[in-house]
Amino acid sequence: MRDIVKIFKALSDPNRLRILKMLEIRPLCVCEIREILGLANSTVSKHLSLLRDVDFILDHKEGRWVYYRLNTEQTTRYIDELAPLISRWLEKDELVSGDKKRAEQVERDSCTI
Amino acid sequence: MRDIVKIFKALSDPNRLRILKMLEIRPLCVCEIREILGLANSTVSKHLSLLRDVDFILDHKEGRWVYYRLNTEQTTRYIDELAPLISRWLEKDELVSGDKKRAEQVERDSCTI
DNA sequence: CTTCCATTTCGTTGTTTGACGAAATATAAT
DNA sequence: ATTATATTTCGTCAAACAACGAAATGGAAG
Repeated sequence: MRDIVKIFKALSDPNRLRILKMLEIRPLCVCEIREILGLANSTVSKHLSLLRDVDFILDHKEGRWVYYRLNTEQTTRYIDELAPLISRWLEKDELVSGDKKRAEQVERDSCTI
Repeated sequence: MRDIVKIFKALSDPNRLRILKMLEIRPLCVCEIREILGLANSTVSKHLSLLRDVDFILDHKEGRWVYYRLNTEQTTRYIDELAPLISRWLEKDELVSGDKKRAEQVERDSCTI
């Protein structure tokens, strides 16, 4: 029960849903996600850690950067069943579409602090 | 986006999940649900209205009582895809099992205020 | 080993949430 | 009509949450 509640809580924030949707394009580092969302660095980091805690996403280091990607293999039963729904949903959402376009263009090196 | 967030918020509370699971047994009136959860009447009513707002459940009057049941027909796309997951999940949860047992036994007339 | 920079952690602030009891509403029975 | 009972609405309180900036952390590069 506790796990499930935690997962649904992770999904009940617009910015976290936007993150999940933009990661469908490709893995992104924190600063790229920050650029797209327009939030403070620490806020994005917090959102990412919540999504990672419930196994929705995975991170890996690449030099100074931490990249996050959707977890498609080592998930739990719940994520395994929820992820396909999320990936089909919100396809027509303008905010999500815009985020995805930007996800294709952002480059970590041109991220403005 | 707003709809989906609202739905996930509705699902991110243990008591609301318990309500959804106990309604798998049969339709229940507010006072029966109150008995099972052990919460104040107004609290239960609030939880129910949140679940009804996102079309997870339906209500109908029966004399002085308002019965709530799972919505299996007139749902939205999102509920339609989520409901089957919820119904398969938490089957081994002790709290949920206990609630379901009590849902089979409670009678509205023996509800103690 | 020191500096640089992306990220995380910490502390604060305003908002939302979940709980309650009391008051209001609605319906059945007297 | 009046009373009794089930439910909802309202106001309040404490806890949880999302946001920020500042300070701490941890690698990479010089």
